[in-house]
Amino acid sequence: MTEEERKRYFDIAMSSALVLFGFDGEDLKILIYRKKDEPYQNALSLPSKYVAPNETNEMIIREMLHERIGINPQNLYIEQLKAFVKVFRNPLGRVINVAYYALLKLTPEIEIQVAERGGVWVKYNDIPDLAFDHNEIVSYAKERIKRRVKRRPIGFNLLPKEFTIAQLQSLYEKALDRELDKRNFRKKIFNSNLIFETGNTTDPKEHRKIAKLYSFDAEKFERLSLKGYDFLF
Amino acid sequence: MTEEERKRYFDIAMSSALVLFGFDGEDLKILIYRKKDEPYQNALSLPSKYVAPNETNEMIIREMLHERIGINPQNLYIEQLKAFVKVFRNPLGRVINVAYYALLKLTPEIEIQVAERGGVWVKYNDIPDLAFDHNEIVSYAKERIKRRVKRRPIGFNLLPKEFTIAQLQSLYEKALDRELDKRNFRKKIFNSNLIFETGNTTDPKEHRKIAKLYSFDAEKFERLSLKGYDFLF
DNA sequence: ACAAAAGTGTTAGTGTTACACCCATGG
DNA sequence: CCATGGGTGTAACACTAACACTTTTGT
Repeated sequence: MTEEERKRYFDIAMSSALVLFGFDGEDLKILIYRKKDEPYQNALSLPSKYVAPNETNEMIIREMLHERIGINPQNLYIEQLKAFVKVFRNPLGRVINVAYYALLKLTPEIEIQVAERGGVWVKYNDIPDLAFDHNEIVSYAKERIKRRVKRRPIGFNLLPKEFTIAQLQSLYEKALDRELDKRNFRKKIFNSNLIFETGNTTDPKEHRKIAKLYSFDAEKFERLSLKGYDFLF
Repeated sequence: MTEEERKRYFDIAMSSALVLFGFDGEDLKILIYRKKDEPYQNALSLPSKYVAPNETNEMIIREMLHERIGINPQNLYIEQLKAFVKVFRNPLGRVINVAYYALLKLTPEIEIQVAERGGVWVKYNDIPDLAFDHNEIVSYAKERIKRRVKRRPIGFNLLPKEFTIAQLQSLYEKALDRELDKRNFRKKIFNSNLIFETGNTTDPKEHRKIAKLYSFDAEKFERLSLKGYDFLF
């Protein structure tokens, strides 16, 4: 490559947007912000950050989670969606966006931390107009999570360690965007043998009736995966 | 963004690699080349090309197909895989590769044209060591095509307009990398109602016994897709 | 005559769906 | 006493997987 060619080609910037799915036991939501700077000032947008040539994308995603969102990004499920490469995405020049999604269990504390930093959780099925091509990115993320939730037990990344079957079902219903039969759901989940009773129950103050709590048996899943087992919902 | 920041961030190049799947009625193959220039001189690699800031990736893929491979890229199924973004992919600087795959029906003429330009078809299950992270890209493409073939009738993009059930089955077996039962396969395919007899048969000179030829009913598929129909293999 | 590939049905088992009532508890 | 949400079984149906022989035709 000549010096001239180098100048011509090495003039692209990369950013990474994050579709952060959060589940609070009730609703599945996505995190967005209001942009403070140009371009698209004041528009809503996904959290997104430039990636310098010597930085890895995952590093930047984690940095963003930590600094701007106030979340500890350890043990978070993060996966690349794809690159969004339209030529005129950004008036500054060619900026391609390599988008990611991540899954987060929401707790009241996290919701407060996020709100303090200006973050807003919008419902999975109620996404407003966003800056750039971020609506396209969100659609793509929703498709991806629908597929993933059917074939891999990633839903457990959105739930606390111990959860009720009702919470799990609610999560699946939100992600797949359709209602599921209670009895059939329990059958399927228990047949998979991937969750076990913890012996604990919900706090009787919170609900009318106490419910058993379950956990995901990650170790068993590992063993089954090795044999080519396909968790299938 | 300050001028300094601009300099820092706008120093990335983008290339697009192509995993071109070809099916000749018998074998499913992938196209590779031997590199003539540095880096990785003389190594085998996927066809890949830089994308300038003002060029679209699909344009570049089509250009590559046309100029370097000698294929007319009209009506070709092309889809992005994802971005391969490791920091040290390329000694020239940060080059990210937004990889694509495409599907091609092979004919003897195309095979000759490709060979004249130095292209080599390697079998789906027999991929040699490739330059950069191209083996990783190929693995990713294989996973993608396995999934796609199960849910969308993209296999028909790899076959001539009229094909025998045996050819179709062979393609599915190669893509999914397992043997399928002949009778069950026919049942499934016919039950989908997405293919119809053309009334023609294979040339009796080519095989011991003549076979009926079928075509894919794209129009019917469109109608069904709109209703949320999921072609499922 | 035989090798090679096309074509054809049945059965057992598994998984999927649809569906309704009782129980415990808090208000 | 009633509203809320947890928990439970069964039957019809659809789909999947396993399996063997006959036909045609070229050599």
